[in-house]
Amino acid sequence: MSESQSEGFRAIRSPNLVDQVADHLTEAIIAGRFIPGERLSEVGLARALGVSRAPIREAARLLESRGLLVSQPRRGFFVRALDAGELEDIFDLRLCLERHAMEHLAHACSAEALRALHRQVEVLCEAAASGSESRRIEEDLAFHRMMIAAVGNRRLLKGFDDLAHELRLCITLITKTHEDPDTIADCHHLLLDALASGDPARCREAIDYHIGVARDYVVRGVVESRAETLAH
Amino acid sequence: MSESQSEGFRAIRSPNLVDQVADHLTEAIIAGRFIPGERLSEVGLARALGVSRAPIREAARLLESRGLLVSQPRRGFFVRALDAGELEDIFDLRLCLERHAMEHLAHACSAEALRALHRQVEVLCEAAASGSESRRIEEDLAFHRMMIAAVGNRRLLKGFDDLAHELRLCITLITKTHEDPDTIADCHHLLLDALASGDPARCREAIDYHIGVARDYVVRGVVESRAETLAH
DNA sequence: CGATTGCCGACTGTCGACAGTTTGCCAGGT
DNA sequence: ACCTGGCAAACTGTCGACAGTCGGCAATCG
Repeated sequence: MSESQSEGFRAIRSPNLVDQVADHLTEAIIAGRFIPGERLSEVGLARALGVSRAPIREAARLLESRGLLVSQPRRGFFVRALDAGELEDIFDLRLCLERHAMEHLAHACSAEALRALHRQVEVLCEAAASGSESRRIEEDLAFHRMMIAAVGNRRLLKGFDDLAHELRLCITLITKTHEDPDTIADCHHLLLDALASGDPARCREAIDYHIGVARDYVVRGVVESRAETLAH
Repeated sequence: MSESQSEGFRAIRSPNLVDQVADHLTEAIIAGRFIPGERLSEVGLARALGVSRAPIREAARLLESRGLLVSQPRRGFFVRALDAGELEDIFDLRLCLERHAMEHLAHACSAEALRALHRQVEVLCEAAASGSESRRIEEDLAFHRMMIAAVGNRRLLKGFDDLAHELRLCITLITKTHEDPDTIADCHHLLLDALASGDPARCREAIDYHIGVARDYVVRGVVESRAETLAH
């Protein structure tokens, strides 16, 4: 009876100030609108966003747990600055999570999940062809997220989501380069073929290669970006 | 020159109210002093701890990011209640992280780290012999933490630390059973021998077995505990 | 008698304010 | 020229208070 009125409705998103602030800050950081290592003034942000300090602080805590900010007691919050070592760490952990997902899916991937992943690759290629770097990155992350979600372990997924924020942070550091849609498609179809084969060893090999490429891409980008900065 | 004065010193722990509250709450939750699913009253906690609500809220956010609490908008914070599925997820993620660590250490474990791990097993056995269940658990976790720390990836370690809190949460659910110190020693020496052999496959096998045993131990404990509750 | 509606208490979300600390700066001494 | 000490501004940590919201209970209506 009460069901009759709940069709086609979706719970309205509570206008939670904390979440809004967190989204704003996340977007600003990922867009590179802050210098890495920059100190965030609570009062400054509060004034800029037209809210009090309490939501700012809670949002900052949230971003700290996601690795986008670091806090020093009595000093405040700072935008996370990544050095080469941390970059390696991030990709190493990514490898850890995605390997696990791939090996799990090797012998437990539903046909439907595989189809959905195929569709997502198409979306990704489309985004790559559109020329929008940010869209390409989001759809790429969405593909990997979808893959990990297929495992059905929410904690694994949460780990990836946190990592994804840091990955975006890495990517903001690098000079933008266009990547060929065909290459991207091949790269991801390799993963899907490995999954379809059901061979764990092949899956592992495929994801190792895939993430190795991504890591080299980012590391090289950061090096170039840094060289550029020095030349400047 | 400034280096000469920083030896043997450790930063003074700021009497941060938030951290103190977080520690208090963590301890209380892990000790099982709250019913899983119980609602935490901010004002109640604030009064009980003699502080205002702001530090309580921030500490609660911290514990939420660690998976000890869950928050519902406009409703507040609740103690995390784990069902069987989440338990599986936790151990699956643990397997993911520790496999990665073991495989990494298989071909990159310093002799010193190995010695430290051996010493820790001794400490663990001592704790087991002492009969204190909580000490045994802490030393066991300390061993695994030490192993993961040896990889040198701080993000991996952070992932494990978060997971460790949830593992403690699992363990509070089970009825306490005494475990033989010798069995524990064997169990961990198996890991160390695998590491010393430098064979990745053997390492993987060893950690799979080890965590499988731990998972069965906890799952069985929870089932028994639940049966006990039903009988009661 | 069952379902619905309006009200009440308790609680969370948010705010402005105060106290203690950190930081940058300038004067003074070596 | 360098280091030291102290001062002032700005900031963070913490607090108490107010407004909006949620859950439960009783009164009302079918």
